Amino acid sequence: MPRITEERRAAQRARIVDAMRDAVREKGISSVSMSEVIERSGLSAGAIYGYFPSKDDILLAVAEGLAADRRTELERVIASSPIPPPSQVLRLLLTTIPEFARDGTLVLQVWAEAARDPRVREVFVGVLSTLQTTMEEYLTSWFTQEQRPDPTADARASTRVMAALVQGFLAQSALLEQTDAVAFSRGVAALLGEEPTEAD
Amino acid sequence: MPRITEERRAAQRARIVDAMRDAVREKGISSVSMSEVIERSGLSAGAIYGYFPSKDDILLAVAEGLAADRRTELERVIASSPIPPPSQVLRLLLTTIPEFARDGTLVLQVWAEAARDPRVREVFVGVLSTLQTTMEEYLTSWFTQEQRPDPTADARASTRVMAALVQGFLAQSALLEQTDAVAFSRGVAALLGEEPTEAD
Amino acid sequence: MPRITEERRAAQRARIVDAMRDAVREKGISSVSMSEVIERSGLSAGAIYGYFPSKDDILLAVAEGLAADRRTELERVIASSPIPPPSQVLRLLLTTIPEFARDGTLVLQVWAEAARDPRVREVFVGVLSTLQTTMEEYLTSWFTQEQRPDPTADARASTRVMAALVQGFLAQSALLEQTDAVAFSRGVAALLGEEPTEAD
Amino acid sequence: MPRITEERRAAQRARIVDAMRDAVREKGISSVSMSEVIERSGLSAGAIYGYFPSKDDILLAVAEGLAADRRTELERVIASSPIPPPSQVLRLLLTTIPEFARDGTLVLQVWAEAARDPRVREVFVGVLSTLQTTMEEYLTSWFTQEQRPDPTADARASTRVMAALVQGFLAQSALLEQTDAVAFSRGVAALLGEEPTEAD
DNA sequence: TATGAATGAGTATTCATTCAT
DNA sequence: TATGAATGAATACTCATTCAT
Repeated sequence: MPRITEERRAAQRARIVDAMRDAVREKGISSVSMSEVIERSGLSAGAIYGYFPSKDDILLAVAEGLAADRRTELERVIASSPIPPPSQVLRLLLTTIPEFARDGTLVLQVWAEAARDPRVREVFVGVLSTLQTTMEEYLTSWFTQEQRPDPTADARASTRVMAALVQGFLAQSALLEQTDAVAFSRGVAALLGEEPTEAD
Repeated sequence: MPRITEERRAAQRARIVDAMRDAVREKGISSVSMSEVIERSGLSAGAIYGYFPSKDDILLAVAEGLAADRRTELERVIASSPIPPPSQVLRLLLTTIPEFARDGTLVLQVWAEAARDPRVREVFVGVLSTLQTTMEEYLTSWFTQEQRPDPTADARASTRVMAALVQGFLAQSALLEQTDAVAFSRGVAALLGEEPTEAD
Repeated sequence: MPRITEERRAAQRARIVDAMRDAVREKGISSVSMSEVIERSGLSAGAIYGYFPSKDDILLAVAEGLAADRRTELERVIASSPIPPPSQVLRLLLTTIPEFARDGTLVLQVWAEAARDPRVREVFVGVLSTLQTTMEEYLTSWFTQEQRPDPTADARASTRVMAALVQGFLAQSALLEQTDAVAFSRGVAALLGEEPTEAD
Repeated sequence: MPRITEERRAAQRARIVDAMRDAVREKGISSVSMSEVIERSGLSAGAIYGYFPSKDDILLAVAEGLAADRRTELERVIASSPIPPPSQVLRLLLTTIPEFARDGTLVLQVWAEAARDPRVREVFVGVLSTLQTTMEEYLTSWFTQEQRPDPTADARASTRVMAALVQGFLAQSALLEQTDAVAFSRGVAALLGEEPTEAD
């Protein structure tokens, strides 16, 4: 018999997580104190600790928010015909990253946190595993369509390369402020020697 | 008229930087306190501050150690004939990363620090810029050899993709413990549809 | 919407200021550490910093407590008839100094602090200026009553001498433990060749 | 059989004491560190500790330098005929204070130190006692010349007032930057109702 | 004697967390 | 539930002093 509605509880949690996320994005994890979160969220220290048992748990929630599942987007791609080339898939993935997650700075911060907090790490391992599984399905279809001799083997080998491209893009956008996902996917097309498509 | 030799001075600095590097690798930047560094280095607090003006400066030195210039390796590749394909170049780059720097965990930590300390950021921007410049030269040669219609344009577009592959590999090895550089470059070859070479 | 009353807040501040004052009196400013204040006040470090932003601000509050305005006493003297002689005025000033401020040791400490912290200095300059202004009014009245040829000029010249007598008395009571204000004012009377009054 | 001449030893000590004195004058006792003294004196830490056993001992030497005996000046005054009035004596005392000691800031700092270090205190008690003894002799002569009914009693009572005027002047010159000794002694003359002398 | 690198206890201040209201 | 005052261990850094050279 909760004293407040589940809905309100979720809203309050969201306020806290948003406050932490914004603070981390602006100042870096190590510079964000609870008083920062208290101020930004508009809640009191006591109230916050009513929703999260510790600062690390708020960070965990931020990580979970970042690591949203991208399976749906990928699966839609696989179903289409003809199968689009890798550069198109990357473009889709990168351009549909939610606004707040595309900020490479934030992503870098949370990746670093994963080194410290195994629970955060698990979140990322989970989402990356999922991404790779679906990616492998896509690549198998693609290489099949491309009439590679051994599409399964090629897909298995190059799956993690696709994932690395996503991660590399994010790191790059944080460190070099090169944030243009479309230009990036065009670069992938160039590297792969893909035929230009109308979309570009 | 220094009472200790320049050599000893460098050795002491190295002890401090090594202590910080190991501590960061094991616990993450935000959990490393000066007392950790004091203990690991075997020097006293006062002695450490005789070599570095602040904790941040030690971190900067760690970053500088990580961001060693890779130009030489790349230039040797460009000079060779025939020009090796991108997967070979990546393989070379990744396998010649110095032991301590290949630790993705450490790299992620320092990337995150770059978000906080502009001096650290500058170190990485510097090394990445250099990498990309030389990479573009390589790609131009490669695409020329491949008889692409517009090798210069293709090189310009795909340079940052090659850099992203390096960064993505590092991030991945930290988060997923997939640290096999050779397997990764084989994946790149598969994705690019390169003809297998004898070396693999 | 403060959770503690303004009253309690003032009381807590007073505890801190009193602790600092006692510590400074006993050990000298330069030997007083925050841990001393923490111990004496019975508050925790964190609590103290909730009331004062820094150690210097506590010292400033101590100085402000010392530098209470003495104008009222002096103005009452000026209004009386006949105007009492300088020795009586000094006696009044010195004997009505609040108990804690008469401690010359403390005063010396805070004077020294004034050399370091401009805000502390300002506090003393302020109170001394006020003292001198009112003192000049008194001296003008006194010299007029004494039928000096140029009471205004004499008052202007000797105002700072009266202030110096107050300051000198305080310094002396700190360094020589000669703290008898009445004996001091009798000495002033002797020096000035005043007729003895009944009060002495 | 000293390894260095007594002369050189004294010169080195003087360099150290001067360095400390200048540093204290500029920054206040509590802000002066040994490294400040090391730098200003041009000697090394080790060398300094060869001449003084501790930082406090250097401060003590500074205090001793400040508290130079003023008896000679006063005794010359007493011997003169007619005996000059108090304002003239003060003027003499204040204007013959050595340059470095007239800086009220420095004096305040050392007075405060006297509260902490009994040895420093003793230095000041000593010099003030001497000053007062000689001052009492002067005042007895002066009051006798003035044909006071009880010159001895008046002298005994007002001796400390004369000392307080010296101390008050110094405190005032530190806190209010009113450093004109001649103006001050003129003010004393005005307060005492002395006949103006030619010198003024 | 002189050097200055090294020591390590000590400094002011912060901050995640608690708990009486 | 919500508040925010209070806690106190932990933080980065300083500095008087020592001692091998």
